[in-house]
Amino acid sequence: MKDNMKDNMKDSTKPRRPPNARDVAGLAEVSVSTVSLVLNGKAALRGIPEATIQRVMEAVERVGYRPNAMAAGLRRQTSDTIGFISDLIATTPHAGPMIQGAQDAAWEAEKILIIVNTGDDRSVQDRAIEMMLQRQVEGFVYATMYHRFVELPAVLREIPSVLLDCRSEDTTFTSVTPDEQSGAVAATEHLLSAGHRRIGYLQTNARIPAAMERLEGFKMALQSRGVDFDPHLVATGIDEFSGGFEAASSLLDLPTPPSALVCFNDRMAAGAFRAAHRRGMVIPRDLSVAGFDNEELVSLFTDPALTTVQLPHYEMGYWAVTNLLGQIAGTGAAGIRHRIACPLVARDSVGPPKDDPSSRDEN
Amino acid sequence: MKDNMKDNMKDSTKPRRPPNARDVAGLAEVSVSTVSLVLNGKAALRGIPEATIQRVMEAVERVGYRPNAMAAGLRRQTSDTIGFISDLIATTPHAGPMIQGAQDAAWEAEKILIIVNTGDDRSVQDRAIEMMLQRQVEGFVYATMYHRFVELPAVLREIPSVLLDCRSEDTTFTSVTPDEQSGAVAATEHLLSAGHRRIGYLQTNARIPAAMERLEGFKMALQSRGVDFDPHLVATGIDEFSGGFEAASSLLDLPTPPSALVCFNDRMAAGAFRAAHRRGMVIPRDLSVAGFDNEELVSLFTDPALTTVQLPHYEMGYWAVTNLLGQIAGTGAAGIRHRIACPLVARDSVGPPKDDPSSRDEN
DNA sequence: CTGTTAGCGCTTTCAA
DNA sequence: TTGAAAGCGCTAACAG
Repeated sequence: MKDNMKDNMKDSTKPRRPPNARDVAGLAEVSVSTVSLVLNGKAALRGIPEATIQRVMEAVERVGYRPNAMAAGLRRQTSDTIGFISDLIATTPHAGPMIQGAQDAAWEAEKILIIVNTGDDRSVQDRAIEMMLQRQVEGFVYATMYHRFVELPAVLREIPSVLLDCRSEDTTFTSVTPDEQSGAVAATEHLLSAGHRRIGYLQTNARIPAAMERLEGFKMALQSRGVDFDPHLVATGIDEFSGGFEAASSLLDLPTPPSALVCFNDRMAAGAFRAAHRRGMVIPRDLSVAGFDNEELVSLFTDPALTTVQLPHYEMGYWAVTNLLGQIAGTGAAGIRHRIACPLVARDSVGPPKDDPSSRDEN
Repeated sequence: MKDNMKDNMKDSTKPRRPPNARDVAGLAEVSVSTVSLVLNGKAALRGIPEATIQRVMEAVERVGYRPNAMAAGLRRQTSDTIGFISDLIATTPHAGPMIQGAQDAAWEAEKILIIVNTGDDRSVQDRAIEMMLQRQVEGFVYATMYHRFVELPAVLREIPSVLLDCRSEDTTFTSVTPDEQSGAVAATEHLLSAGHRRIGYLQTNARIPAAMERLEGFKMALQSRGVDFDPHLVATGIDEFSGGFEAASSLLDLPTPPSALVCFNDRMAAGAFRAAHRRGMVIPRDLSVAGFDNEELVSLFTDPALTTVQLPHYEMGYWAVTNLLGQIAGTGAAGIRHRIACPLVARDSVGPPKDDPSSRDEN
């Protein structure tokens, strides 16, 4: 059907079809089973002599043999493939590390990832899952680009699946998410250790798990140090630069403004920077700021560099696939809810409070 | 081997193996060929009556039949799969749109993408290609995360391949890259149209195609408007914030500083903003700035918003796969070098020059 | 130690 | 209008 026999001049044998195991067997003067055995490293078990192995390998080399994974998979009833469904790869910098982590874990197990990005479109998603199922994927990673709750297609229950950066009401699914709370604790404690006691919180108005959990961590950290939580020190806005700017402005205009700010995310933190600058404040001398997410560009452009909390995207991706492979192999457990720590990335936006000489030399 | 027969209580038949075409055929009381015909939409051609089709479809539904793509592929000698090799997905925001574009084009043709990310490691790359070849991919997209020259493994010549955001000495490969030059022309013309005549250029010291081509576009635009290119107005630095800051500083400290700056990229442009601010200059009143790349966060955080040039990542990804599918189908041509335009994104960092009353009301 | 044989699940002539 | 049969390329009993 195809006409790709244009430049076949050195090969007198014109291989309309790629060489297969039979060709190798013929050349090596063995049977196809022997070829299969040798190529799958089972030669030793069956006591095939080195000489035969050599002959086979040479033949493989000679004809440029490449085993057909579809045929092997069909026979062996495996595909060594795992499906990766994600919502919105294109518009977030978080996708890269998650995919990379997933990919690395898969690679170590000689599995391959097939990725489809649904653009958050339900029908695309359903068709994608169906396609993957037809391709005999051994399991699914269902990933979202920000931590949220999802409603899952029922088919995912039929086959090992893990939720990456999201969770479901259905607790039979394994999920891996950032430990938002402990991340916020770390950021807040960092501020507390620098001597701050009057700490504001810039909250997002988005109703997402990270919102609650980070605030919760903030409160916990205060409490554990015996600092009362003051609801007036929480200002809310959209989780972008502008929201941070406005929320921070309202806090900084308070009669007794906070000396430090924990921000829902880096973008809001950047907004807080601007609000502070507009008021002639210098960070961290007049105001300490901690962000969340460690978005590369934000920390690159804030001046001074932003102290923030890292989201463990790579690690989550890696963990997701590792757990999935466990489920597939029958070893690992399903239905577990794993949280991965969000390490603090201390940079230069945190210092001691201005009017607290006691902690001048603490940081 | 697997023990997933926990909640099989309504199904009295315990399906240790998933239903296949034979099961469907049995239930519908037809042969497997008929099932195949119906499912592949060839029923009409063969004149299979509606009633039979119905019976088959019902049976499919009943048993929850899902065609095995590996078996079909084996038989049909196709995989409907294309391999996507990329260097460094994790560390760049450009990956998302490229993958998305590739993915969308593949999706429309009912192909699926298998992606592996080599981390720029040669041995990983070679093994990845080998794995994909074994999986019978129908072609390759070889992508890099910034426009550059690559040396390609010879195997890629055996099978349709297209280079995405990179090029090779070997011109038999199709490649798609951004039209850097015309992008720079657009940015420069925008500045010229605003009335600027003394325009500086912030160049990267990286030796990459984009460096030459953007500068070339800058020169061309000047020339076409009869403005002499002044080499003293080109300052070089690393293509990051710091390099932009330094390069811009040197230009702004000139006896007769430029009234506008074209920057190799947005990060350098952000550095230029800071350099201007440090000198008490207000953008765009005292200095107009144009960037390149349209990195979301940069334009979000510069104040005023940065006028820049968009890199066509999505379009390139889409084009790459579209061309590849053409090659596979035997229609499209190989060996073509395609460039995609980089549209100007006009925002607020460009205005008329301060001391040029003639163009006060032009912009 | 090696080969024969029987499929994996599907598509596709070809014959009825 | 439908079915039987032959294989795609490989693996894995089982037999020698």
